[in-house]
Parts: sequence; structure tokens; C-alpha cells
Amino acid sequence: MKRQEIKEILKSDAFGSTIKVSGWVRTKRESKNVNFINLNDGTVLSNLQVVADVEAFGSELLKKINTGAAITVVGELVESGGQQAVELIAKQIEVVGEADPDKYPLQPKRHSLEFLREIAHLRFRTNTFSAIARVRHSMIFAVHKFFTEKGFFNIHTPIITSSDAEGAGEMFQVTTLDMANPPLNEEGNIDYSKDFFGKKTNLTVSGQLEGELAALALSKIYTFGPTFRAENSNTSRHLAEFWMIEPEMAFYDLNDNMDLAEEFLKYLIQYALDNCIEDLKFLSDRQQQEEKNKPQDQRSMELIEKLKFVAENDFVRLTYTEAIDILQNSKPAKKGQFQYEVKGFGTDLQSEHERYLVEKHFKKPVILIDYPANIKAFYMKVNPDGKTVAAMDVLFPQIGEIIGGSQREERYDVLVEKMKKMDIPLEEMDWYLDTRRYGSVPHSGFGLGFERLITFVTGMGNIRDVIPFARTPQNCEF
RNA sequence: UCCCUAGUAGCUCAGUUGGUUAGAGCGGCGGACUGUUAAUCCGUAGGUCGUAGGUUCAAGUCCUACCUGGGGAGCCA
Repeated sequence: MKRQEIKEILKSDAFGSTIKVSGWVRTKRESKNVNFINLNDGTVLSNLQVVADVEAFGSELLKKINTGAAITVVGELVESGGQQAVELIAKQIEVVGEADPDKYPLQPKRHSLEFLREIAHLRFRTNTFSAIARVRHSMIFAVHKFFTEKGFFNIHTPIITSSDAEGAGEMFQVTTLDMANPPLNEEGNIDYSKDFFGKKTNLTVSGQLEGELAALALSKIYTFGPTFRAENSNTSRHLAEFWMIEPEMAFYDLNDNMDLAEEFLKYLIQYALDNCIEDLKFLSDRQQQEEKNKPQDQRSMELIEKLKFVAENDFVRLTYTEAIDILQNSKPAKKGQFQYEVKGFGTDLQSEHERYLVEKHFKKPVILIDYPANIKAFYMKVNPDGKTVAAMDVLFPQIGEIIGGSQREERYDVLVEKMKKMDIPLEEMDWYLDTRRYGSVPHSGFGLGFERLITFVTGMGNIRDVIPFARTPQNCEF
């Protein structure tokens, strides 16, 4: 007999039919005549209630059916008299894999997220983490669906790179050299010509530069790959290894770029609402439960309400200069409540400033554009004013910057001058400059931190809980 | 990396200004009861109090260092 999955069984009304199901035991409740087994196979949040007759199966078998054990059941699907629509009256039960109840760390009770992080290999078996895993999958799919529908091509940019000019942060080195005894050159430095690639190599911090090469031929491309930053960041919104989506579009100016970013985010959130509502409801309840001890004003907006709000309302768009003006005239600035003073043009906005704009002033997502050139990357297009660049940051409540992007500098001379000023090695970047030498066109793109999106969509507070196995400083378990 | 904070049973936590044999709930185990819903009730086992020093007649409690977790900041997605 073919195994059926619980997702389908729970929707079935084929009462009286005999079916086979396999999964992991969540809880077992013992009764005089029958045992109730809540079985979950991960295909859906809800469990299937299996009813096992005590006399028919005997205590020896039933004793092995503990929380965490894997079982296969053949039985008759019936209408349930309890809270659930259907249940399975067991005819045969096979214990596929036992789980010693004395040692199995997951109990039928609430666990802290910190504890579950330590047993990340088992946390998929909880409601919370299976829900996150399913939502995450849906979002991966929705990303590809969105771009495919809009005529974008997915490009696999390299994971190992020899370029250290991406400028997006500290890099992890990739080498096959013997670290204890590396080959040295005449000056006594490590001789990278003996390394695997014949030069020094690192893990990528961004696929953008390669993405631009593809966009300037295919018109619209996107990347969706792993990204590595060796920054010593210890926060709830940073990972050393994360997944980033980077679309790049030829003939797009900053406005086109903003339109795409906003449409993209709304599409993803709407997709989650349309396809993951059971998991989202669970995550919402979980969040409310967790925050019920917090004072009213510190509680989050209800998750589904929040997602709908973002999906249905336009983002605020304003320039960096306008933002500085708002901040300088804000209540916290006048009362001296900002830890960092907003000194005017040139001030790099701090988290507290971004949060004020998004959470207090506008109370909706904000796209900030036209930042001072000196606080942004070399490849961003210089505006006609000469002092700002066509950059854009999409700021979300709680998580801050979810997207960073810009129109790229397509003018060869302007770009080269900027690279010189910012000490970007021109020779190494010659391939990049070729795009500006031959058939250069205005183009734009942005990067979306995938885990930051998942943090927002699931309402989780820590980015380490929305990636299966988080890599952070001093932590590379599993 | 900096600031703050925590580390007591498998988990979540309590432990009074330092003072006898360190407690609870949940979970486990045993039993009772029962078409149950993280079932309920009774009983029971289970602890190098993060690690190493120090102060003291006496340290879970005070001091120092280190380790680990959490929150915030910086860097950014």
C-alpha cells in the first residue's frame, strides 16, 4: 500500500477507506481502552490523530510509541468526534524508529528558542521550525516565480572569487595551501601562485558585479545564491553565511529600480498570505504568546495584519536630505533622545534614526534615496548635484534595511575617477570596466537579504531561527 | 569588536541582607482514572549551582578572570 501524506489525509473525506501513513509521534495520550497518538509528517502543521486500541496492540508495542518515535500506521479513516475533522483507527502499527523518552530532548511543552538553537538538528520537528521551513520554501519558490513571470533570467554567479573589490565587507579566504607551512616567495610573503587557483581567492560577498555583466546582455537577470561575510557581527539580523537575491536590470533608472523592489516585496508577502496561511497563523499565535508579558506599546503588530498592511500600502519614498530634515525637526532630536546626533548632510544614519522614520514617523516601509556619495559604494551613479548618488535603501520595521540598491554608474570616466579615489584596483577590475567601454547603458539593481525577508514574514525576532543551520562568529555547528 | 545582562534538575525558573540536608512547575518513570486534545490525579527518581581562582568561621549568594547564551550598538543584506 502506498503511503499517504498527512496534508492530503486531513483534507480527505474518504471515510471508511483504508490508508497508510508514516510520521513522527508528537504526543501520545493514554486512555483505558485506546491510545491517542498525534502524528506529524512535516507536510503540514497539523497532526493526524491515530487511535490505537490498547487490547489489540498490547502494552509492549504501545510503550515504544513515545514522543519522537517514527511509526507507520495502516488504518481506517473515520470522521472524528473531537476537535479535528478526521482521525485514523489503527489496524496495524509498525514502530520504524524508537526514541528513548528518557533522552529525547523535545518534550510536549514549550521550549525556548535559545534551547532549540542548540539542538538545531532536531528543531525541524517542532511546530515553529517546521512552519518556518515551509514558509521559507514558499518564499524561495515565489522569488523564482516572480522573476520568471517578469522575464528575468536566473544567473549563477561564482561562489569563489578572486576579486576583493566588491567592497561589501570582510571575506573568507579559500585556500588549499598548508596553513602550517605555506610556500613563501622571495619577499617572505605567502606565495599564492602555488595556491589552487594560482592566486588569492575568497568566498563571494556579492554577485552584483558579475550580475551586471549578464544584465548588460540579457537585459534582466537575478541571482539567488549563498553569500559570505566574515564580519564579526553579533546581532539578531546578521549571518556569516546567508542567501541573497540580486536582480540587475539594463535600461532601468532608480525609479524603475524602486518600483521593482516595492512590487517584488509586496508580491512575496502576498504569496505567503495566499499560500502559507496556516503556518502564518501559528507563527502569529506563537508571537502573541511570547509577547503577552510585554507592555502594550512594545508589542508587535499582529503578524498577518502586519503582512497585509505592507502588501496593500505604498511605501514612502524620500531623499536622504529630506530624511535628515525630518530627523532634525523630530521630537527625539529636540529632546536629545537620540544617542547619535543628526548633524545634517553627511551624517550616516544610525539604526535608531531609521527606526524612528519607519516605526514612528511614517509607520510604513520607507525607501530612502540619494545618499551622500562618500558613504556609499564606488559603483553607484553620481547624481547631477555631484554630491549624492542614486542609491536606495528599503527600510522595514524591526529589521531595518531589507534591501540595498542603486542605479549603477555607467559613465566610464566618472567610474574610473571614483575607483581611483576609493582605492579600487583598476587592473583587477578591467573586466568590469569593459562593460562601460563597450555598449554601456544605464542600469540598476538591488540586493535583498533573504533571511531578513523570512524574519519579517515569520515574525521571528532572530535571524538565526529562520535559516536551518546558522553560521555566526564562533558558531559553525552541524 | 564595544556596552548591558544571564548561566541552579532533561526543559522553564525560584532561591530573601552570605548561615543547617538546594526548591517548584513541566518532562521522565510507576500507579489510578479516563474518547483523549501540551489529558487529569497520586507517587517517585533526578543537581560537579558555567569553569578556575579568591574573600570569609561559612559562598548558589560577594570579588576577579575566562567560557557560553541573550539583548543593544557598529559593520551591512
